[in-house]
Amino acid sequence: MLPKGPYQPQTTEEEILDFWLKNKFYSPEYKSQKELSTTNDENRETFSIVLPPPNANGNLHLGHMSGYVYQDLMGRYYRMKGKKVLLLPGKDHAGILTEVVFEKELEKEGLSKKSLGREEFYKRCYDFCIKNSENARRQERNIGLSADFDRELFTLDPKIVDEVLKAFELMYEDKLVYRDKRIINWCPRCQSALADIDTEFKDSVSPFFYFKYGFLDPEIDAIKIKNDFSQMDEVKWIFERSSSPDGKEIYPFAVGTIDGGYQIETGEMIVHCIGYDNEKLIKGDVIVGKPYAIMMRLNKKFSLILSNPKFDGDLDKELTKLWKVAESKKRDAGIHFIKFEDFPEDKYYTNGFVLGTVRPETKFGDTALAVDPDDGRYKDFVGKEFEVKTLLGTSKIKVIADNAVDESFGTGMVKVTPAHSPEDWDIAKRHPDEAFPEKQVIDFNGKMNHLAGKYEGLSVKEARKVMLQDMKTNGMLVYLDENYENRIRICERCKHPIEPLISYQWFVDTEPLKKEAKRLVEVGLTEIMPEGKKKTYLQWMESQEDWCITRQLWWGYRVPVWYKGEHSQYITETGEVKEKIGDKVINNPEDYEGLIYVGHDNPNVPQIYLIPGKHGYMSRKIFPEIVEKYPNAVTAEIENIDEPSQEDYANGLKEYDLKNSVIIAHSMGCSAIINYISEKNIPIEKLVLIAPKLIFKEKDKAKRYTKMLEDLRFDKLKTLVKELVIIYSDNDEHVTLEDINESIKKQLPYAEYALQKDADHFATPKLDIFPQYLWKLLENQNKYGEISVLRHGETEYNKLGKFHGITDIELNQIGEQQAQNAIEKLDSNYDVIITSPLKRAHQTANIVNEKLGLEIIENELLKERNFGNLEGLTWEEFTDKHPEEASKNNIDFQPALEKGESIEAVEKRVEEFIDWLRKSGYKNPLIVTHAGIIRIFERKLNNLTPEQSRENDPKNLELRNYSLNKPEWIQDEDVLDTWFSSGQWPYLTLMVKEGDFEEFYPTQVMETGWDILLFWVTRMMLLNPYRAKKLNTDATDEQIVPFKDVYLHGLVLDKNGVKMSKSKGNGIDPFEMMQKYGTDALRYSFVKGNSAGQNYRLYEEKVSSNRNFCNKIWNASKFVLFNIEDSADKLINSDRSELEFTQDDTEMLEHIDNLIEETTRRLDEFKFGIAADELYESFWHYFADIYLEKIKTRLYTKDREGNPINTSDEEIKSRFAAQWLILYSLETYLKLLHPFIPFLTEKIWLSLPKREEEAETIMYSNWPES
RNA sequence: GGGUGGUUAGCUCAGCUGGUAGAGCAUUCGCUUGACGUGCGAAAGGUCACAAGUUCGAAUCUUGUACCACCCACCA
Repeated sequence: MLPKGPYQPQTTEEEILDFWLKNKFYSPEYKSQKELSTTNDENRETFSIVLPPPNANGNLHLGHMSGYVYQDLMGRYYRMKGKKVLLLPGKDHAGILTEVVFEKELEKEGLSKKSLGREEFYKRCYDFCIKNSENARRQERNIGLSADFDRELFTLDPKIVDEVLKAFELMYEDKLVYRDKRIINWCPRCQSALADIDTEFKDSVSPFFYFKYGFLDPEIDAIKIKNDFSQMDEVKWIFERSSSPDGKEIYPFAVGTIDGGYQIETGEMIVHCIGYDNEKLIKGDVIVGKPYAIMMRLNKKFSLILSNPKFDGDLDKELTKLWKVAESKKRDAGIHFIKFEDFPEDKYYTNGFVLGTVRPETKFGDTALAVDPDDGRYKDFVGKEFEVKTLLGTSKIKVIADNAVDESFGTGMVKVTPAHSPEDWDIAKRHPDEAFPEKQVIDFNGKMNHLAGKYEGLSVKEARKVMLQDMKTNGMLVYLDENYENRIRICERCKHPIEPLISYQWFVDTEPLKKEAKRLVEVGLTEIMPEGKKKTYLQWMESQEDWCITRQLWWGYRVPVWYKGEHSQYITETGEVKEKIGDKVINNPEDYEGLIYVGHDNPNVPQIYLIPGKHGYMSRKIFPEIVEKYPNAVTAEIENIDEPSQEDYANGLKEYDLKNSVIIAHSMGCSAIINYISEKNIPIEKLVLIAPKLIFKEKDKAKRYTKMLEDLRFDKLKTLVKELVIIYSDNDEHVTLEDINESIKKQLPYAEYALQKDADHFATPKLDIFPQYLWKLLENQNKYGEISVLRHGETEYNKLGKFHGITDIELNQIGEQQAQNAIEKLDSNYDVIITSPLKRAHQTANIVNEKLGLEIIENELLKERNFGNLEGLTWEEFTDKHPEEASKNNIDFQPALEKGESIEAVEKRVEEFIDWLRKSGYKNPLIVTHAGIIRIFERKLNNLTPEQSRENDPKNLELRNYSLNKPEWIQDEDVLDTWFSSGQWPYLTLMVKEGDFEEFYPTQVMETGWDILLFWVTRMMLLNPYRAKKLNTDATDEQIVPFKDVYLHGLVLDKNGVKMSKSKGNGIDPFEMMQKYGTDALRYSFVKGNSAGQNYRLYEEKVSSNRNFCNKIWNASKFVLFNIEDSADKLINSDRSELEFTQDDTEMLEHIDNLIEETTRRLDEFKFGIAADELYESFWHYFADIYLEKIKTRLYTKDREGNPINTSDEEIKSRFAAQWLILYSLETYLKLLHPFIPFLTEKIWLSLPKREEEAETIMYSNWPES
């Protein structure tokens, strides 16, 4: 029975949600009692939707929710239809967005990205996302999304990361991913390349420069006009037209011809008038006025501005008005006004190419001038080279013709700056014959570089200002239009203006992928709804250029690319952007050969395989230790390891790709691996054989061993194994050490081997004998060895807490004692002592050397930092003088020094020292120096951040060790574009759980907002088919598409049709609506009456009316339940055919049949809005309002007075039929409504008398059939 | 410049395999006892933007026009 009173969504939803979650109904693997009792369902058809992952760092908004509602509604529908349904949820790391948000978060704590260091930043950002996504996850559950949350994935889950990087590797192999330089959007603040979609536009008013660059002067006519008119007080002119060209508006000025027909070469002279009354102009008249200014368009159109002598208003104001009208008619930025009084023609109008630009600072990067090929003005110049005057002297520049240039805009002549304008880059590409060298004049920080001459070092903005002055003084400036309106591309996240720059990046060659993606949609394997969006999709596939997939961020997938040596991009003397790897400059793609390694395993640590011996002795003891230290080490799994045969080994090893790996084998594993690699010809980087003889205990076997050493295909091994290491113990009484030595030396002159004299047991040699040796063996780079760094002992200044950098003070007694004590701690295997020349260090060196007896070398580079004016100050004095610096405790980086040495200089000095040391040949020097220098060692050789190195200050005589080795391969710092991973989302998510891909790919539907069709859906269509095909080259087209249907829902707008957004404050909080009206009501509001691709407005009244509908269902259900209560059991066991129905009943039955058919059809064809409408109408206005009202009297058993009624046989039968029918109808309605109104329908369903064949939840009930 | 969608009751929107216009909200009038006032019964309100065409018949199909959104590209 249902409780009395109106429907209370909150309590019901909580209860039902708990019921669903507890029983794991959302899992596709869930089997209802109904299913368990019937036949097996192994062949159930699947229905899967991969849910678009919201950003992991934020809350859900209405947009997410409306998507979930549609996805869930489909999921619930097909689940009831008996399909195995998977709704797969996820969260997206949302690269740059999250990075910027999290950086702001850090700022609040007074931290920065750089101070944390990459690893720590990533870790914290990860935690930040995980924490933030909890909220979203809870919200997803609360709205009743029946997704399998146990499968939920984050784009940075390790398994996903693996797969994403694998995609990069595969595409690199297939040459679909390549490295190249290209003009890209660069955000100088984010220090990252950005895709067009990561940028937006901002309207701006920027000064538009007309400046002269050589010869031609189209303004000569303007001068003529001025000369003709400026001296005249009055001119007469005949008015010709009184309305605007479109015949509508009357302007406060008119257009006409000069009395007498003033002609310039191209035709009639246009005149604008100000200060005349319209009436007069409309009728047409002869007007007398004073020439006042010229409106000049640089494509040789000039208008004379004529003012009414009697006009006493503000002429300049009228002029501005005039300009606005002129401009609104046609965006024609070539227009400007020049008042006669401001017309100093003698100064500006001489020979020259006049160019218009808002970005004069890029002119240093000009490589040509381009004109419209149809532009008669410049015809004679095309193809010729000119020497022109510039701000930095003169330069040669060629004129070319290109269709991108619009003759009517500006001066019809464009400077071509390939390095700083995408359009110009295209022009340059179209004219390969002119061989444009790109000239980059702005660096990656947005500052002018060496090519900008005296402007070097200025920011773009500053440079523009200075150039304006310079152009003015040297007469280059023709005109400055201060009111020019343009749009500036800015960074979507940080709003900083974008600088188009040339840069080396990784790109996806989209051409072949696009072709495929286009075809799959064209042949209809993936359908897009609404139909109209298909065209948008296909057009994108035709127009999109190659896709830059690298971003210079830390948050995301670090590119699985390694360079052989340091790599950097730089700008050459001539302004060309070049890339350098190690010492090699890349001039063409072939130069990358051998310098790039693509793969997400660290190439500096080769793959290590561990081959256990019989009984797995080593694999239980030492192998785990190796694995802990080298996580990429893999222990080979061998069957029957207690009694393995060579076949067992061969079978086990088959699983692994041993090529070029490091192999450590023990005992019987040794012979097995030798046999295996010799047979298969597998090249091996390093082979370590541990105790190879130990399997031969007895004498005859030992003899066989020596024999075997000879038989072990040594000659073959030599060709396969680069480095062979043998470790064995020697206390086998049957074989002498010399025998073995001799044997090895004879056979394997290239092998390195270790002898262990004290191994106490054959089969398990003392376990601690190996590791130290082993680690050394495994270090790939051991070229430079280790250094040990010692801080000097205490001085009086130390004791007093005074700054002393270069102040040369001797050790005090404590200091000397400290040095004495330290002697004990020092190893004896140093080869030299290198010390700072300052006394405290050298003294320390002398003391410790009493025992070591080594050569001591002084090196100036090791001196402590010069603290300048701080030298000798105590900390207290320093605090008084520089309270702010002191409170930050950051004297290391921003000292309040007036003199002294900057921290950068110290860093440079230490780097120089490290370099010197590497070249010196010393393998294990002891270095005595100062705390400030040791901090730099920590940063340079231990990768600590400045903050960390300060917290980690060394004490007197503290010894620290560092490795001087540089890794040979250095990983690319960049991360991949977020869309590169989300573009593979269906594939990735289904690859994580074994079997999912086979079962659920392709998914049925991709449901998302139409606004991200071009961002996301297109990219999924590019990447998923590719990967699916890679997985199975025999896959058919049907099997490679990521989804069969794309359903694009509309965007949610507010009541006034404005897109909801936080900044506008017009957003409705979905969770507030849910609280107030119930989740079901809100869900229904997203669907009812809406259609695909159409934006829809959501407002409270809609939700409240749907709440009313829910309440109606609730009340009608109460009525039904109350009236069937007495015969519930009988009803569910009755056969419909035995009942006697009235006319009303038959109509109701027909109605229901129709409704079932209609609803099913509508859902099948994705017309959810219509289905919801019809259900609403039918339930409320037919079932409740008409049918229930009609049969009420048949159901009552008592009249108003309480006397029994409906007692005759016939009446009882009729009542029973009615009871049966209202129960049947209600059941049917609940099922049909369940996908739309999940909570309420479940609540009522659970209260209904349960039929045998039905499931324990409406979620798995049978979809009604008519 | 290229493209897409929209124009239907006061408001927000459905309806478009062609057959005398629909819903919610708002408005007006009337309803107090048996599921429900978050309700019930009724009413009023539209030459379905405009024009032409196809058709026995057009909101629905075709063409064109206007206006309003939006998307893509470009803006030297």
